Amino acid sequence: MNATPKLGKVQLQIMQVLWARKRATARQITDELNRQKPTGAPPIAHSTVQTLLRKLEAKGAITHSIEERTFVFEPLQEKSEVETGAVGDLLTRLFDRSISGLVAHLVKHEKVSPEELRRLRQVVEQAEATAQASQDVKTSKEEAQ
Amino acid sequence: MNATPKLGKVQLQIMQVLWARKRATARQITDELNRQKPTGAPPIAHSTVQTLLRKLEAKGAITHSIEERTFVFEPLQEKSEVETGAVGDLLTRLFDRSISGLVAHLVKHEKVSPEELRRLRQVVEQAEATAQASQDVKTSKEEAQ
DNA sequence: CATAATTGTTTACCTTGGTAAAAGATAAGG
DNA sequence: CCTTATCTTTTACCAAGGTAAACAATTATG
Repeated sequence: MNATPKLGKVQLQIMQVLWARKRATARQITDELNRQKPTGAPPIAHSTVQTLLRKLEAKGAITHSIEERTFVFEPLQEKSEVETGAVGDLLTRLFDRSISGLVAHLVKHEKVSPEELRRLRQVVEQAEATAQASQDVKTSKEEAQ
Repeated sequence: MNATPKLGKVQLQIMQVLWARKRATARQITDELNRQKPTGAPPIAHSTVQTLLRKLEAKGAITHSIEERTFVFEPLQEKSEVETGAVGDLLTRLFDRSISGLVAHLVKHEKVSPEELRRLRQVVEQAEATAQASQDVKTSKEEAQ
């Protein structure tokens, strides 16, 4: 029942605040979210944030302790976990689990600047080099036997 | 009101069938979805599929015509559009709009085989070369003036 | 022709996310 | 002490996705 229970849009925004600050009160989160909102946009109500915090806690994404009679929330799930869940979902739903299919879409349909492309290539090259290195280790271990 | 209205999980499965077959009746879609389901999983009811087809049409994702007194559905939105919407959503919600951030997550946390990594690098290199080429064209045009 | 099968329509229910006011509890200020 | 401010809890709605039975219309079929 506990494999990254899928968070909504605002729930994720709350998690972002918690990931950034490690711990925060409901009030701090409300203020932060409203600070982020573009001017003119209707602010989120404090009670809304509290309701969502409850729901997040109910599904095990966060926890709280009490300090000076006030709830202090902390994330339980880490960002990379949630990312993996969301990315996995996207891969399954639209890209037939093909990672290169997803990246192909990215470079084809999202506008990627040349610098971003360069960064992208470096990320992939780095990963390839790392994979090669650990393969080498494995091979030399096998040879040593 | 019409910027890729976000489709649910089953709605996407229906769209996949339509994208693959170009056109299909509700019955064909139901059968296909149930064929795809792992054995033992409860089959989806035909009326469920029909309800979802209605909702999809209501939001402009598909349309239908009548042939031999039976509805034949066709996709209106194309796959790449929907992909762009879903990917954009993911980028906004979790990766601060950073494409290389997303790809970094992919190669770090999803298990990517060496072959897939190679394919990945080729995809990126290809895109880089293409970008370079169009940049060259633009440059030579400017020089020609 | 009567009945069974198919197709589309209507209606209903459940869940989750989001929104927020209202109510309750308690500490702080005047 | 009474009021105000600040929390938390309770309660209520709405929308969307998903699920599917029940109903109506129409076509096949024995």
